[in-house]
Amino acid sequence: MVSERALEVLKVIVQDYVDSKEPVASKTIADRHGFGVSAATIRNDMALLEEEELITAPHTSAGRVPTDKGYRVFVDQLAKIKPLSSSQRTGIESFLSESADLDDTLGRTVRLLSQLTNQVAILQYPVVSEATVRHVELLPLGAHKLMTVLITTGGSVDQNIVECPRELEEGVVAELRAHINSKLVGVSLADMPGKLVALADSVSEQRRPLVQALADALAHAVEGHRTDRLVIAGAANLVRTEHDFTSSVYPLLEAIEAQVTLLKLFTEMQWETTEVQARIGRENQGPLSEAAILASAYQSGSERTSTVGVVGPTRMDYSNNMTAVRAVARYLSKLLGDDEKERA
Amino acid sequence: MVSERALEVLKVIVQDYVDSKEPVASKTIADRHGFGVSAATIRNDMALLEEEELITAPHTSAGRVPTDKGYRVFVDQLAKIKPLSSSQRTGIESFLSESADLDDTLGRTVRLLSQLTNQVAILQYPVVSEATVRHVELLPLGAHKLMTVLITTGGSVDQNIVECPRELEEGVVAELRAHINSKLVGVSLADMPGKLVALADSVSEQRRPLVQALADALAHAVEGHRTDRLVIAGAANLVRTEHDFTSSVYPLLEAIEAQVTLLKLFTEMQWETTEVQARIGRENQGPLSEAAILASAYQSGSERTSTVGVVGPTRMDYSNNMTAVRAVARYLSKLLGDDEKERA
DNA sequence: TATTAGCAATCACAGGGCGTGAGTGCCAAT
DNA sequence: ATTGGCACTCACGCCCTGTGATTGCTAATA
Repeated sequence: MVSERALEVLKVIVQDYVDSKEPVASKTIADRHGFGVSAATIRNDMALLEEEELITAPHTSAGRVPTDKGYRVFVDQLAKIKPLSSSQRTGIESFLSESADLDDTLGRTVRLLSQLTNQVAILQYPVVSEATVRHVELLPLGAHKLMTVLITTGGSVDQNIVECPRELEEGVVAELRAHINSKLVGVSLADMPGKLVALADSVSEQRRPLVQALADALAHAVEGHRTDRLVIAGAANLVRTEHDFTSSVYPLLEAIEAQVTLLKLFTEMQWETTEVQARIGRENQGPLSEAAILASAYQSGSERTSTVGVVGPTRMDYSNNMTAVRAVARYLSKLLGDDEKERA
Repeated sequence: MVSERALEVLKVIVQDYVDSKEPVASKTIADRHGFGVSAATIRNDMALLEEEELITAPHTSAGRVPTDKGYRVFVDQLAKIKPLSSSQRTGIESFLSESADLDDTLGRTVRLLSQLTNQVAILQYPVVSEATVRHVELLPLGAHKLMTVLITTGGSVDQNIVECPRELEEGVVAELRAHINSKLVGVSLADMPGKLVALADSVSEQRRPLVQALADALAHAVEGHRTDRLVIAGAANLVRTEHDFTSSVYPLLEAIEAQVTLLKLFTEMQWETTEVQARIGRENQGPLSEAAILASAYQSGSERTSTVGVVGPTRMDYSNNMTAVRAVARYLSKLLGDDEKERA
C-alpha cells in the first residue's frame, strides 16, 4: 500500500515532530534528511500517508503531524529500541547497590523511571496472590489485645490489632503462634481465605472466638494485599507537557491519581509478551484518550503478574521511553525474582 | 490607621475575589453588600488600603485585588472560622469507623483533606523519635539469614534481612530474641543508636559479629524512620487552579513532589500553637512564593510533633481551608493519641 | 512510471489601529 | 465624613491587513 520510502517519511515526521513540537514540512524533510529526492516527491508520499490517515495537517499551510494511527505504525514497525545511554545505565546500576524494604524499592524505582523518561511513571504493586506466608507473629499488647503481623515471601509486612474476647492466659500466645504458623506458613495468599476458615475449626471450642478474630485480622491483611495499588511519580511532568494536550490535563491527572482507570487498563492489556506495549491516544477511552501509555509486565516471583509503565502525551519519545520501561521492568523482574529465590 | 470599615472592605474584597476570580470594583461592593455608603466612599477606603499595600489594582481601570499582605491581614484578623458543613463533618466521621494500618490511615486522611479543601494536601509522617520499641522479632530464613522486624508503638513495622557470619545454631535465635527484646523494648527511637552500640557489647565475644549485624539492621530501620516523609494527595488541584499563578505551576509541583522544600518549611514553622498557621505568597522563598500554605501541628503521642496542611494559590478560601486543616489535625491527634493510649 | 520544478492558492499568525466600557481619582457640594 | 458628577485611563476585543510558510496541482522530464 504505502511505499517503503513513505514509511521512512512517516518515521522522520514522528521523530522530528516529537523533537521540535512543530508540524514538519516537506521541505524540512528533503533538506535535513538525505533522501535524495526533492520536496515535491516527499509531498507525494505525504499525500499517500494522509490518505492512510497516518498523518494530518493542522491547517492548510502547515506541515504534517502524526495521527494516533501514525504513532501506532511508528511504534509497531519503525521504532528502533535505542540502547540505554551510559548515564541511564549507571542510574539504574546505582540502584542495585541499595537495599531496603519493598515499599522503598518500589518508590525509588518509579522515581527512576520518571526521570529516565521525563514522564509520569506508574508502577503497579506486585500482585502477591502467588506470594506465600513466611511467618505470622502474635504480639500481646496488654491483657486484652493482640497485634498480628503477617510477613510474606514478597517482603511485605502487615499488622492488625485484635481485641481479645477474654483475658489472655499465660502461654496461650506462644502456643497459638506455633499452631497458626504450622498451619499457615507456606500457604499462598490466594489460598489464605480457605485456610483461615479451616484454622478456626482446628482449635478447641474454647479458643475459637479468639482464633476467629485473629483469622479475620489476617484475612483483612490479605485483602489489603489483593487491592491493587499504584505507585506514581513525576506528576509534574504532565504539567510540563501540558501544551501537548488540546484540553486540560486536569481530568487526566485526576484519573491517574484515582488509579482505577489505569488499574483497569493494566488488567485489560494482554500480557502474553514481555515486550513493552503501547496504548496510544484514542485507543484509550475517556480521560486517557489524549495520552499514550507505555507499559510492560514484570515478574514478581515465578510468573509475570504486574505492570510498570509511563503515561504522557502522544507526542513523546517512544524509542527512548520504551527502552526505559523495558529496562526498568527487567530490573524489577531480576530484583524481585532474585529476592524470591534468595528468601524462599 | 485604617478605619474599621476599611477593614470590612478588605474582607469583602478578599471574599469576593476568591469567589469570582475578578478584581472587585467599588461599585460592586457598594451594591452587593449593604454598607450604607456610596461607591465613592468605598473608593476612599480603597485608596487607604492601597496606601497600606493591602490591595492593589492590576491596571488603571480594574477593581482591586488583595496583596499577599492583604491576605495576611485577612487571615490574622478577619477570617472567621466557619463551622464545618454537615457533608464535611459526615465525611470525617465516616473515617472513624475504618481501621487499618498507619500507612493506610494516613493515605486516607490526606485524600480526605484534599477533597475538603480542593487543594493539594500534605501530611508529614509522624515524627517517631518519641515512639518506643514495642517488639523486635527475629526470623530465621534458612541457615545463613535472619530477618529482623522492628515494631514500634507508633504502629510502624520495618524489616531487614541480615546475613549471618556463621551457621545459626539451634536455640540461638530464641535466646537472642529474648536478649535483644529485654534490652530494647521501651527504648525510644531517639535513644536507639546509643542502645544499639551497647547491645553488641552486652554479648559474648563469640556472638558479637552476628549481633553487630543485627544492630546495624535495626539502626537502618530506625534511620529510615528519621527520614521524614510526606504523603501527598490531590496534585490535580494544582492544575485546576493553574490560572491563579502568573508563572507555570511546574516548578511548584516539582518542589512539592521533591518534598524537601516543604519539609524544611514545616520544621521552620513555629509550633508553640495548635492553631492553623499560614504562609502566604512572598513570605515563602523560591517556588512557593506564589503559593499559600496552611498547616497545623497534630499530636502523635504525647507531644505535638508533626504537621498536616494544604498548598494552593494565594487566592484560596482561607476560612474553609483553615477549618478543614484544623479539623483534620484534630482528628489525627485524636486518632493517634487514642491509638497510642490504647496500644501502650 | 516516478520524479521534479514551478506556480498559484490557502490560511495561520502577528501586528496595528480603533471603539468600548469598566473603574478609578479628584473635586466641589453637602 | 460623605457624596454625586465627571474627566481620564487603559485593558480588552475587534477587525483589518500583510507576510510567510506550505501545500496541491500541473506540465515537463528522466
